[in-house]
Amino acid sequence: MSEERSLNFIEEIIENDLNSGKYKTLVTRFPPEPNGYLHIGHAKAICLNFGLTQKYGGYTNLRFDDTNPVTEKTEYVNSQQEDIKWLGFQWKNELYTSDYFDTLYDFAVKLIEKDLAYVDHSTADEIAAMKGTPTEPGKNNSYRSRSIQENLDLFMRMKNGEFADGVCTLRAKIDMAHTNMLMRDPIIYRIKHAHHHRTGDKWCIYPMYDFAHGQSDSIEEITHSICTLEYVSHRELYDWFIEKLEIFPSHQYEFARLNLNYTVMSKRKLLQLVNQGVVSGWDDPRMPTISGLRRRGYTPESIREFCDRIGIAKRDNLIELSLLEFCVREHLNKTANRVMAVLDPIKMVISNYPEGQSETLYGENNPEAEDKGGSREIPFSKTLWIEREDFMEVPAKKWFRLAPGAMVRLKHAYIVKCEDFVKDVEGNVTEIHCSYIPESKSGEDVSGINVKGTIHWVSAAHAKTAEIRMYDRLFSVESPDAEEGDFKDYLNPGSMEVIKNAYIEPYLASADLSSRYQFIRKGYYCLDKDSTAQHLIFNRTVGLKDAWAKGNK
RNA sequence: UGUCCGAUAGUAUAAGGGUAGUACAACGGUUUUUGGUACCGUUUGUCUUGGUUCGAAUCCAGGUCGGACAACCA
Repeated sequence: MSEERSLNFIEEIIENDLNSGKYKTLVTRFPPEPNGYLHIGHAKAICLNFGLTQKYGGYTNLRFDDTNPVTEKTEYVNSQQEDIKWLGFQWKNELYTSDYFDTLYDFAVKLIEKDLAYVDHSTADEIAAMKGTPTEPGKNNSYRSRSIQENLDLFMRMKNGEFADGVCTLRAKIDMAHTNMLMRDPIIYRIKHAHHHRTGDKWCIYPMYDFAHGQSDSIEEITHSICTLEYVSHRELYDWFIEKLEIFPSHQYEFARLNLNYTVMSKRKLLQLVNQGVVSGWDDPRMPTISGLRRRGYTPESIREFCDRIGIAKRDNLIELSLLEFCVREHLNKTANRVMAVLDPIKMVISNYPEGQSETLYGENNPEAEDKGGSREIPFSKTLWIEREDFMEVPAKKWFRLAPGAMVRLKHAYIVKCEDFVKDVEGNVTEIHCSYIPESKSGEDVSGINVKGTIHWVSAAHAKTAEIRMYDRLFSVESPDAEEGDFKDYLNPGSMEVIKNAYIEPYLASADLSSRYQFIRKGYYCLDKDSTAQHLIFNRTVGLKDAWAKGNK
């Protein structure tokens, strides 16, 4: 506990409230609407809400904000729960706003009885016309002066299904000239003869967000209701309902939502990508969804670390993707076993190694791990696959890989010297001939030779094949929604490149969906769920930093 | 044109009247059987104009810029 971390503004508020005795226990909630999959922006909110109660004690509820039956589905409820658990958090209570529909109805009646709500038979267009604009006040309509009795009767008939969708609404009676447009008699109940994923056909009227969220917070005695900046202007209404209803005073605090460059974050846009087949689904590894990141190979630890590093504040932000990548590399560097895979193969023949002979070499699995992660067997033989880019016919300056006459170390094996190479009629190099130095065997090198370069390889006779899916950012511009025209005009055409036939070392045949690997010198990879024993498929989570490639762009 | 929110290196985020710090990014170097990791170093910042004060990123006032708000969505 030696490290002093500065507090974000919400932690300061909480510490003050706890120290002053305003609250004894901290209670927060994570309130997703089950109308889509959770994304990295939600992860920020999840880490915040659950993180706060982990730090200060108390608990966090999971509450599905299911007040709009036409967009919500049980499928989403399930995926959202799975994602939160996978991120490593456990909620105290699993709750639904729909659990409170009876109470919410009573709250509405109470408002009517206080002459603070009325049934309005205006059409949607009429309501909009009377609402004014941000700079002009709205106007009262004639329904506003209906009697309490009449409103009570009408609202009951709304509930009883006597009216078709859209015929009338229940509105709070506040002030049509208020500078905050949300206070201009907001609609609090609307008629929707729709089947609800939990309450079925019990209701045909559903509360609006503003008449559900704050009250739900209050019912659960949420002490700190944390949401994003777009709800700032809702806070006035939030407080108004709590005051008029005389219920537990939850308080709302707003922070800036996460924006990530080269991605879009709105559920509406992500849904479009899914529905229009731009990606393979909500869990496409290029999606910023939790399920997409999971399939891509991101770890919960790395996402939590990311959320921790981006901080919590009130100013708009655009976080660089490179920070997310840094976080996953940092975690995987410590935990992923190293293996060898050749993605763009070229044949190497070792001229002085006996035909038909092979031997078993050993490679440590992870130089960063305490016990080096143990070791594995790696077969070696006369003919190998190496990476095409590790050979240069005419070496560049400061090149210390393979070139005519040059020597390199084969990782975990011998030092080899390039003696010759073969080209096809088109001038492509098809084969590299080397000699090896028997005394240079890894771990028992008595050759006295020092080489600058080490390359990875796979024994041709022992290699397995695999499909490799190389992912990159989904968009080619930093801020797709800020560009002219449709955001889909800015998709990165190279966001997924598939290598059909890569060679991998035999050890990888035993890979399972929970394993993450570092393909030495290439990047971090994990098995994809489409993989079968006959057809292995690996996803690239993120590449390794490459100082050589960077300097030679 | 109204109300509300915000403004610190390229990107984020600290400093709560007293040396502008940290991380990522970028750049350079050391180590290295991964051109990875680790380690060291360098560059880059308080939107503006006034005021209060011995002293202002911080407090006050005006301005500028950015964002939000006119769904029977959340």
